[in-house]
Amino acid sequence: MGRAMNLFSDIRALVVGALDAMTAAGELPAGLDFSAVAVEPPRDPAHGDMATNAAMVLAKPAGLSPRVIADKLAPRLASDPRIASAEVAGPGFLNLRLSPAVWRGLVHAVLTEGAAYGRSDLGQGTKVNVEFVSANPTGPMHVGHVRGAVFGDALARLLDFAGHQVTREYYINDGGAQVDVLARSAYERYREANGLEPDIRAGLYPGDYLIPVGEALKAKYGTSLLDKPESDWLVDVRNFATGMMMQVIREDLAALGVTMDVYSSEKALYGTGKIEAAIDTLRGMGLIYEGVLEPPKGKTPDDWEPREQTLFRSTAHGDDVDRPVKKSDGSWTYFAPDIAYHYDKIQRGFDLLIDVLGADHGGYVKRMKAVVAALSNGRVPLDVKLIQLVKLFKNGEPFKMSKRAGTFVTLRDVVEQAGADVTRFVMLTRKNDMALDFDFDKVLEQSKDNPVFYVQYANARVNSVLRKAREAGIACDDATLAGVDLSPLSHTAEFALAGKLAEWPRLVEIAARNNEPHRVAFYLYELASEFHGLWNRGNDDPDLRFIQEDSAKSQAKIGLARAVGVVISNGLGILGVTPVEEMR
RNA sequence: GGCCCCGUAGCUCAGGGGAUAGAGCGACCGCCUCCUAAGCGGUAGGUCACAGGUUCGAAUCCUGUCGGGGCCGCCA
Repeated sequence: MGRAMNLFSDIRALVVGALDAMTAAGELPAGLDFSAVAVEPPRDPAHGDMATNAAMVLAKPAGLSPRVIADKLAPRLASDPRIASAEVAGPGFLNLRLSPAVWRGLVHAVLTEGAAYGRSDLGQGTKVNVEFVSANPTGPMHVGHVRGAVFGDALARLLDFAGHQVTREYYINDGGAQVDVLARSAYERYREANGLEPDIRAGLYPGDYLIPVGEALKAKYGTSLLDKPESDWLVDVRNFATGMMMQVIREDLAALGVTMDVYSSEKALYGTGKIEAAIDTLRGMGLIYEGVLEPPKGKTPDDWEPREQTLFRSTAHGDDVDRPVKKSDGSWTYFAPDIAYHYDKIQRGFDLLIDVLGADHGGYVKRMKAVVAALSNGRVPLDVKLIQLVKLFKNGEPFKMSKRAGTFVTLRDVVEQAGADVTRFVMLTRKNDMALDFDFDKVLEQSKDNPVFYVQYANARVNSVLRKAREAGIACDDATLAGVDLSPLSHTAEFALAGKLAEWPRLVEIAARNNEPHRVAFYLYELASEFHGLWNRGNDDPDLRFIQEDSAKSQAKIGLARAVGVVISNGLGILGVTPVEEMR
């Protein structure tokens, strides 16, 4: 098997080859940089199948007018059998029309490559760490975590598809004060399990989900922890409770179809010298010092008083102010273990770090980038993806949850009501940094308003065609279709659909380069729309129906339909959504 | 006060150096003896917040202004 089909890079290679030939022929000066030469789908289909900006981007460095370059480039391209026509247009675009054989070859490639179609070697096997969710282990996951979980997982799948070696990682915040609160809360439930009145005082976690933790503590410890001072039981209860909470969180993630490769513990960084080592490394770079921060301008906290702290000189790497790594009492701030944690990720040899954080952590980005830049000597980029809020709706009305009453919407609630597939798709129908509306009714609606349904429906129609064809005795398994003569595909509408399929590998690379899985969801919507359009044209033009009288003709057209199904499946695979075979 | 994100059709949003700026909803007009009409086609609708700048070319990049949201030492 040859290398993977990517029609846009093939045609770009053709263009660059023609430019090389022009250079050799003295039509272009030697030594030009062709890296800005692009081959793209034109915005207006009337402009052809593909367009290149080569003449425009080379005009200035070549000292020639775009027109002169384009006029010489066009016939060179047109002499290739893949190019039906090459026309100069607009300010110097070269619009290309591809020959029917190219489109048939594209469909053939999709059918042959199957689940691999669109895979890319863009990533070159580089190691990427995607850290996401990282919810505090103090309770079940709630709706606020869902979007980050889906985004991180889809991003990981996307990067894997684009040729990276991906690690999905969860950082357990089990080292701070909030897990002590968890322990105290669980202890009260333990007392309750032993028939005592629990004291769920203000500041403790009131949720019912801790009742089983209390019972489990009773099963393990009996009555032995009762009437003991906190110092006797805090560590044990804390470990026990965080362990159980992490189990709950793993199950919550599994319900969403998310599996982590690595769970890293904040607590494990303490007492191992790792924090000290990371800080010492920074100190060796002259980036740690004792100093006093200025109060924030404009809105000084009432209780502000200047205190000397140990500070990280993050301003040396683009931050606005230096950041404390030690509190005034000498203990570490939350920032210190995060430094050690990112140092650890760098030392594990990742070439790229990605942190998926809630948008409320935006103020945290610069200092983390400063840390990673310093500790990796600028070798490892850190990309922080901020996830905006999800606003819940029910039937168009805002769905308010009250934290006071403890009635917060959990991840489980969302998955149980909407299903994991629908939840995942909808969460990816917005760019990560845009707020997203999630309406429990609308996401389940079966209409074109609902992109999940619309894409799934297209796939169901493909399967419907295959089913009907089989009933009619037409062989249409993948192996047969991959070997079928596609020459009956001849209509421009069919080639247009093939053109959409041709965009898939390119889309994957663009999405992966930008760490933007939502582009996959939008692409699938466009592909589905193109397919539904062709489907309906079969109403007017019987020649455009997939199932024909002639079985060889049927197989070619079914091959196109199946190719659409392949790409939808591959795309949904990146989103982590299961394609449906049939609508019900 | 500072920093980050956002501002595109009546509404919800794509596009993030290229041509006459797109989609869905809503409005209006059409399409089922035919593989699923749960769909499709068409019409109407825009100063891409505003003002400068860079560029052969800006919704896109830079600066500033206005508007919305988020964050800003001893919580994570």
